[in-house]
Amino acid sequence: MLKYVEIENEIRKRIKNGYYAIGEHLPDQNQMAKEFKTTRVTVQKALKNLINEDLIYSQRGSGTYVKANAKYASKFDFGVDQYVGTTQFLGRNHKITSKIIKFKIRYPNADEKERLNLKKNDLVYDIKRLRIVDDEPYAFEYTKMPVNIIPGIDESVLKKSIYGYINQTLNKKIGAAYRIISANKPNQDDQKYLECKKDDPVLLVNQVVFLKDGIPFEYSETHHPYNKGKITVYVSGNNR
Amino acid sequence: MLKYVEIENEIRKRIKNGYYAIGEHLPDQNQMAKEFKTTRVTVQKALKNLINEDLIYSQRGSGTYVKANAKYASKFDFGVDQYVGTTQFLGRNHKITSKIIKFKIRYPNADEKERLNLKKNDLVYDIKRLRIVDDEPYAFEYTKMPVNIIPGIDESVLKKSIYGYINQTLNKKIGAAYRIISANKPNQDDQKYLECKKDDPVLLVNQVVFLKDGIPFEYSETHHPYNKGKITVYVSGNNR
DNA sequence: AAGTGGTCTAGACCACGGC
DNA sequence: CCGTGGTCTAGACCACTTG
Repeated sequence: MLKYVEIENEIRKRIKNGYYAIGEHLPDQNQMAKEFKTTRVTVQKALKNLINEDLIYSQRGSGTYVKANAKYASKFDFGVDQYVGTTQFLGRNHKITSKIIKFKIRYPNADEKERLNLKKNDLVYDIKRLRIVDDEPYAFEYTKMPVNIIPGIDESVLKKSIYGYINQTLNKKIGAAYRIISANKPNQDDQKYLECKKDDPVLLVNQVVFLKDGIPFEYSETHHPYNKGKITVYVSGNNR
Repeated sequence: MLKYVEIENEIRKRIKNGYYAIGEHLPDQNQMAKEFKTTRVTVQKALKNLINEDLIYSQRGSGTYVKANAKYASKFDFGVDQYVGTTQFLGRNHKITSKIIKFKIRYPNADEKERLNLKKNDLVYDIKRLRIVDDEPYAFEYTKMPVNIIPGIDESVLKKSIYGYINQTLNKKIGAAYRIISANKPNQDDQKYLECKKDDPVLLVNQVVFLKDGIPFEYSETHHPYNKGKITVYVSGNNR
């Protein structure tokens, strides 16, 4: 086990069980280095990670303190910013299925070319899926993906999870996502498949998703009925 | 100037002007240490920061590479996740004013007590504001703040920017925010002040905002007309 | 002035990827 | 196997906060 991870875990434990109380400062870095039989640099590495997790914060000249919302933040360690794929988002206590409304391979339009950074003659999948959770319509997805980046998608993949296929079968790692969230009136598909009435609002998530190396592989728009989809975002204040 | 910041800036520059091409690997850490007349640890610190910025990524045994979406990501350095306060969000090219609809000090209800972590006898501001941008209604805000954390709010503050007051006058630093985004039908206030029709959707942002030390200081709900408010989120894929 | 965190050095060994 | 990034040490000096 890595030393700085051990230190992280120990400090996390002490915060959770109240040994380091909220608002109180932790022992200073020299003391910690002694306790864990290591050097200050290693202690600092552990602390840096905990700062990024929003559990603690440091003030030069003063000390390192437990944040008042430490427990609040840790509650959302999982479950926030986890919009990546419906399947992962909802977890395993739900029955998730898909109805494929459209599945084609074609040339991209100008917008898709731009967003997915495609060259001439590159093809895209053009997918429309209704996502069904516990036998109720949950979301309607318009998805475009480059065929050369994500090869081999077929109906059996679409019925399960595209993200599972990318991770496990293609062994590619998913990276950042850029999203635009908005509200809108329901379109024809929403009314037909999501069973929206004409005055039922729809929550829209427009997103470009990238692989670890920064190559965009998904450009999609997801529609949620207004009473079903909510999006949670936790923005850490550590962005300098 | 700090050495690792110098290195960061230099690498950032080289990525931007194409000296380090997308997908290519950077010189290895030993070479960089030599070039910048420093040690590997310092080079690593600079690289770590650039990784957090989503400009590059490292692979043990292989090298450090420029991400394909490096420019994409850097485009959103500012402007994304910057929802913190309408004033900051929109920048200076707009005329922003407020109409105060309600301003009271009262005891909190159970929900507010919970979210703002209040004790008995703690008071809250209860604020309703219409935010107006370039002479058009832009958002309707329901805001609750603890009086003891943010003392001294009055109408003159409300007409400008609460966040400006907290930063500059109270000299407190704003930290993380937890948000829930959803869509809904317009309520009475939306129809009256935002000029929504009965079938115009509304975009809702429910948020708790914390100070740097983790103390919650704002619990609010903001309503945007569906054709005005859009929320952008950039989720970095570096969360281990 | 004393104590804190932030930066930096000059080494060392290890883990992993690709040839 | 070699070259890469990841971790770690034992020091040092500096910047800042607080009494």
